[in-house]
Amino acid sequence: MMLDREYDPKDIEQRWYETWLERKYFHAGDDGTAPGYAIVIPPPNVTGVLHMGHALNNTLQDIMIRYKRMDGYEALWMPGTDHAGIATQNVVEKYLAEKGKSRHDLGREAFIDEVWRWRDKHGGLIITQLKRLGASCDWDRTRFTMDEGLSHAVKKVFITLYNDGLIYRSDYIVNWCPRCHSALSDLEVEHEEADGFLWHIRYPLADGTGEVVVATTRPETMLGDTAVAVNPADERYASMLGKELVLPVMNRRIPVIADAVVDREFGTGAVKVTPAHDLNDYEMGLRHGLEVIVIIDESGNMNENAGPYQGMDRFECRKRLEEDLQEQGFLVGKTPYRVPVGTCYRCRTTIEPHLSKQWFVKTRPLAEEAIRAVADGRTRIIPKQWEKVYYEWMNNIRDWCISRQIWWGHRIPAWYCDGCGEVMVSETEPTQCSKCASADLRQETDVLDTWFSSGLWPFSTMGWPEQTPTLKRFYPTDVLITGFDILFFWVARMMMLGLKFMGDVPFRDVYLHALVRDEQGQKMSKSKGNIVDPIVEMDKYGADAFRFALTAFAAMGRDVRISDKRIQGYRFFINKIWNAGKFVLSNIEGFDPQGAVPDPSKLGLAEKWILTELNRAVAQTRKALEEYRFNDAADVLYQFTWHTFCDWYIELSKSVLSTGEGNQTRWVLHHVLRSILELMHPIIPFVTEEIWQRLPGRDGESIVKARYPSVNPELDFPGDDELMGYIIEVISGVRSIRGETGISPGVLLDVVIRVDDQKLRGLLQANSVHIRDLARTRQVGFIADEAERPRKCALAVRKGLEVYVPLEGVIDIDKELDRLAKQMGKVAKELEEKRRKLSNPNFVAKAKKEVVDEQVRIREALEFELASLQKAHALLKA
RNA sequence: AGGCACGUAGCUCAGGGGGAGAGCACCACCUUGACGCGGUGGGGGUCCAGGGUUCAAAUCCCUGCGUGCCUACCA
Repeated sequence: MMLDREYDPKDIEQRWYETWLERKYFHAGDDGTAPGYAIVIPPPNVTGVLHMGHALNNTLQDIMIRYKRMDGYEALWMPGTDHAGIATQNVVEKYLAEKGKSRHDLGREAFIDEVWRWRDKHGGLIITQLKRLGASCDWDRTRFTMDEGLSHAVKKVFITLYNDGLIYRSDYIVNWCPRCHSALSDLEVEHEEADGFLWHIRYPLADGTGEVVVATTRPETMLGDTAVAVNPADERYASMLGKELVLPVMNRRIPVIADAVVDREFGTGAVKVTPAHDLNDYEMGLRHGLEVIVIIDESGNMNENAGPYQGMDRFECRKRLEEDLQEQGFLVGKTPYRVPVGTCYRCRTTIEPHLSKQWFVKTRPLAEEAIRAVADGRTRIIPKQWEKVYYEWMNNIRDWCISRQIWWGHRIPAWYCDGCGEVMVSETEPTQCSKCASADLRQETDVLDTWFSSGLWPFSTMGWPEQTPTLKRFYPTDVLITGFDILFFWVARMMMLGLKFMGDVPFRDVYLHALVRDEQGQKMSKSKGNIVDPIVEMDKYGADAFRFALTAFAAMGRDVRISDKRIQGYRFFINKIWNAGKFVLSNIEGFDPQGAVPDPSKLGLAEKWILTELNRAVAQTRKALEEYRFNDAADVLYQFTWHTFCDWYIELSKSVLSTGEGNQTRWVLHHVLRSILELMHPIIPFVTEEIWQRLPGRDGESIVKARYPSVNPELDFPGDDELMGYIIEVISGVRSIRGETGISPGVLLDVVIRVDDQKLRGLLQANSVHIRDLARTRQVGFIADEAERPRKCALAVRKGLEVYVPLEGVIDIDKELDRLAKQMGKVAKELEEKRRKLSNPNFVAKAKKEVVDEQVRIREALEFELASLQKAHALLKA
């Protein structure tokens, strides 16, 4: 059957994906003898819409899974989505707001029902989009972090950690988002710098003997000040230590204290201390037994402790307070200042340090084991540079705040007794207090940080805490492929929890890929309007072109810059493959490759050459994939397919095919095409399947299940490979003359080649048909002697061969003389450099012998080339 | 403030101690029976700057400049 003129991805992609699903090719079984290979997907948010980061991430995973599946492994790609607490709650709240409702109108249970309804309706979008990309996940196993099974795992882990003393509840200054009304972990805060001011405020001494001027970026917090601190060694303030100041506006008395954390150089060297609204100040407060006065509530408004400012928004308060201070003469001045601000990574609201009771995981003991696991190589981090970052973070890890004051998520399985205050942690709801037997119990309203449940992903998705056959076969997983941006959020937590609960690392390798940026290297964002939408790209160019582009740009450890144009470029490549397929198929119609396996020793030169090149490409591709050098794999395949197979071998094959002979050529065309398709299938699954299905005599029902090509030593001919190199050089030499002298491709030329080596001459002569066809020549002559050198010729020197094209009457002699002169100049320059190097006695004495030999060889080649050009020049001039 | 990358052709980037590479763009030629989403040929670079190591540096080491990112409780 003939293929269409151009490759049209749309129908083909959909048709094959459905077929693959129907035939359950992506299913990985729990039993069997094949070795297991597993990857768990970084679960996208249920609210997610496929973006470039997902596309890159999942393309790379799919490449590894498809490669290993073809290479004889039982390959499991475990899919699923994340409930994404805050993000999802935000989305649903926004949706409710459109209907004029808030979550408080509904109440907790109804709201959660609403979220589930939302998920059931919209949560499948990202999965559909992953399928569009061609992801070969085992969809029957799809998990969700709020599934019953996973929720059970979460409870089990929480309770175990609690009982082991690794979870505790404590007062602490946490990062508080006044909009989300929830604590955030340190990682969920984004740090930025913003334009602000440094205010200088006068605090008079109570005894009227003087004053202290403090510097602050947040004047409104002074309402909660309970001390002013100075450095103990600061003699400027030595006499004031222990004295009391009068807090302006509030007229409270606060002490002057000494603490080593105060930097004498900054501001005035005196710091106002607000234990309730700053982490440093809180810790200082603990050291000095200071009172803690909360003045800002959970919504970011001033509370009853803020005196006249009660009820104001924190920023409004700042403004009013400044006016009051000014009026009352306490404001010394304000200067512009770059202030660090933390913002909520979900909603961009400015974070408010907030004192509250939260749940924490004691991370140090867990981190120690996680550090060891990387140090002793149980888990490899690739590229290696990230190991350092991992150690750095793990070594300085702080306790992990895991409670969130939102509704959507895993509710913390803790109950408080209203009778005696006892805290009970258990899997099921207790009926009475374990201490005082009171029945007045309240469940904790907080839910867990989303990353708590995703931290269990590698084993919770496989059925833990049950000892399932899936775990047995697939845990630890082989590689985790993810972006470096969630190294701490997710990878580090999986390491800690996997080691703790499975007793083994969650994955053998972690491959961290870069971020996808636009072509200027900027982060993609809606506000910049530089978003490249994967779905749009796939609609335009097809999933294969899109995937190949991502793969080709995924150089290790570097950002992936992508643009519409680059994807278009690879669409041309897909079309090239399509056309190569079309050519081969149309030439092997009715041909039975299995009945025509040729005797390797009887293969023609071009056949031996392309088979040898194929082996090289196979070896390089496999090696690149094993080492996660995806761009190298793409590059090798691109080069081999287009410039080796299409540009040379297919062209070479045409003359043989036209003679009506050529069954071995047909066999080789078929063999190489099939190998190319199979080699590339993991990267571009659709077009390869479509062509593969039309191959005659294929074994197997789908390329998905085909064997990944291996190097074939029986079809490897290194010597002939080299001979073909001469022929290629001669052909491109003739073409070069033709191009540069403006001889039309239609004009058939005569070519004379001077080869001194007799054996080589014989071999070239025997294969001169290739030169005739591809260089478009009438006659190919060979000479052995300098004396026979023809006159009035254009010359190209390649690989120690002189290639003459007689040109009398064909071209302009003067132009040719110029051309030769120009080349001589180039060669002479190179030669001079080479001679200088070789005349350096230190070089000859100290460099490795192979290097010197190589340089000598190059020098000789250059000398030969220069001499040839000079003589040709002289003869032409004569 | 510390850390990690990166500065190579007009653009986007590979490479990584011994003759400067790819894709795109550019120029010329080509209606060759797979493909003009094609073919052939060609032009184009003090490999950021300065110093060091070396027989030899785009490549390794320092310094500087520039860019990007990550981490951090300086009010």
